[in-house]
Amino acid sequence: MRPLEQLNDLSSHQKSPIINRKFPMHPYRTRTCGELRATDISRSARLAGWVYRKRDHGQLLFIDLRDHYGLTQVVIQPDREFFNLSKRLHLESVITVTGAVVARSPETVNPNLATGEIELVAEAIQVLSPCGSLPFPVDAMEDGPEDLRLRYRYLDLRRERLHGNIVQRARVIAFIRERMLSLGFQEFQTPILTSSSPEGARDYLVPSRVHPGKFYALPQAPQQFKQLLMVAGFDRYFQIAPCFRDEDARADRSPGEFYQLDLEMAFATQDDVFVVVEDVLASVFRTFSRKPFNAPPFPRIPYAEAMLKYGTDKPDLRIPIEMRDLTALFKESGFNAFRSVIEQGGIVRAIPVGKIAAQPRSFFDKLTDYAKGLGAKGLAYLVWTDAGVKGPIVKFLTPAQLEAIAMQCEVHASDVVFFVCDRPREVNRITADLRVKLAQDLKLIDEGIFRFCWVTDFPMFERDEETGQIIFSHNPFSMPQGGMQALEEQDPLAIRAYQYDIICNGVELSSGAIRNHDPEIMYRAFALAGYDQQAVDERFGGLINAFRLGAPPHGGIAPGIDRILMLLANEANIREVIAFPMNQKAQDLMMGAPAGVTEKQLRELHLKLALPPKPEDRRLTTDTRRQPGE
RNA sequence: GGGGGAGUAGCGCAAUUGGCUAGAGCAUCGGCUUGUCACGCCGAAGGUUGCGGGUUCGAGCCCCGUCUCUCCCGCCA
Repeated sequence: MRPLEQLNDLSSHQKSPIINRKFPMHPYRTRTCGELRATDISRSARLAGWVYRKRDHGQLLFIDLRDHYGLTQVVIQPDREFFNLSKRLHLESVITVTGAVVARSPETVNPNLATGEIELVAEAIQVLSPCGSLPFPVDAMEDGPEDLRLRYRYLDLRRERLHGNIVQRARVIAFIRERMLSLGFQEFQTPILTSSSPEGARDYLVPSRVHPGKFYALPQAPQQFKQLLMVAGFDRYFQIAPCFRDEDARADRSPGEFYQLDLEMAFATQDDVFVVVEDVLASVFRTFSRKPFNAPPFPRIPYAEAMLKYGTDKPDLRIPIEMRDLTALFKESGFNAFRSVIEQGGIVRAIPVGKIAAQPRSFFDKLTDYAKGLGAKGLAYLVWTDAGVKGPIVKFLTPAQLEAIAMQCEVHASDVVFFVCDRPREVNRITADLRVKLAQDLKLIDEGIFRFCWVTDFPMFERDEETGQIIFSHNPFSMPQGGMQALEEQDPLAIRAYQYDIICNGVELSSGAIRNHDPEIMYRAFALAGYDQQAVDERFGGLINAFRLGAPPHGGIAPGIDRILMLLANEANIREVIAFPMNQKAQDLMMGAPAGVTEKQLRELHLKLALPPKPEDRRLTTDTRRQPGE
């Protein structure tokens, strides 16, 4: 939630621009609605804006006139010929008002308004654009239904919160550009129409008219281009880059397209990248948020440690819960339910939670149900009470084992330790969720702070659960730690990459890596993942060739702009920081995208449709799109 | 592709176990109101309870199907 003073302070958006005030008077406005102060009293002024609110006192009418810059109260006296017309003005009509800036009497000054010391007494009013009936109120604090908001996005964007978020976005991006330039980076543009990259997310494809049967792809990220710019010797690249991925949406993942602060550095180590990102993020968060955050350098957590302590590679460090592995202890215990799972490769993860021994039985029962809902077989726990250790599994453990658990989990009086036992992958998924759920239910998360961290040393490879094959676990272009020697001598699953994520409050802001710029190491890495040299050349020939012609070691990262803005604006949904977002099903309800095309267009592109045998989807046809005033 | 939640007037919401002629607020329209600032007062209009089917003497409520929005899983190098 934003503080109350911001909700009413429309003047915070921007300083008023300079408007030509010379004779003859500007036809629309001489000043903005956020500008007039006591020092302007007895001047004349012309304002233009939207009718935000009206207060009709019969023989006196107040209009709150709103523009991008603020709100000014306009007074309309009953003897003016436009008095009755003004009374009938619909909210959100656009008008120009000319009049005198007048001091408010002391008792009528509005201290909540930047322009609250004055008001404009109207001498002339011109209606520039009348407003029909609104699909939802513009002055309401509550949001309307999301599909209506998206359909009438331009109305929603007039509303204080969203308007402020988009202004904030513009400011943050401008700030980032300045900061990057001052750090010696240069901004580049890279192609939007490019080729499909076979790894990664689904591509958005654009058919070629000139080359029948061939397609461009929109870039999922300018990954190869920025690396090629390094090969070209530009040294430090950045771009506020649009990225296109045809994957399903989440609350923090915009479908279709999103923006990254994409950056890449030549002759850079992992530490060099971290220093830059820490500088940029810290300066952005210091400038655009009042919340405190941990100062750089941000803690670095190896991937393996993050999975163990938090069950996830994007830990929310605001949560004061760190998990422990107790597999060895339970392997020797009399608790057969766990022991048999361990013998089949399972592990035991303990979740110690402080000072909750007094929670009622229902708390534990509900949590157990929740865990089962996640796919857990159950939820074991031990409670350290004044009268000793209690809990459903206490009878399976010896006093020495209980003591060992207390030691390893650093248990104090009234603490509780939960246990989950399953295959490693399941344990991570379930305990990561439980840790967050516990923190939410017990209100352990401090909403007033940001906690940044790096997660480093990601594994280079992993085993595909279905096929059993070795696959790249993240970016195939990352440099394996230990280089060629590691690839040749180590167990592939033990090789780590110079691959890192930056996390804030459990939100993954970005992935990055030091790149593999050596063709021989690249071929070797791909070979381990089952691609022969020919396959690599076919897919990444351009990049590999470049690396044969003098490539500097380089690395980079690409923090998500939209997610940074979500954190700064304290918004739970990414659509609230994007001017024209698509809905969850990747539709633009305002413009009606995606849309059908004509037969002629298809013919020119050498395309024929082979539609699935489903009833026609009528959601986006024009006849269901309502227009204002209906 | 799968799971959860929601859908009642233009908007945000209410309607005890299935008993209802579906309500009040904001907006709209009409009237009153000279100092409000979410102005106030009086009145009016506004509904196929998303849609279709079923159970029942009776359905906003229960059941089945379907549509829309949303959250999550899968997916996101």
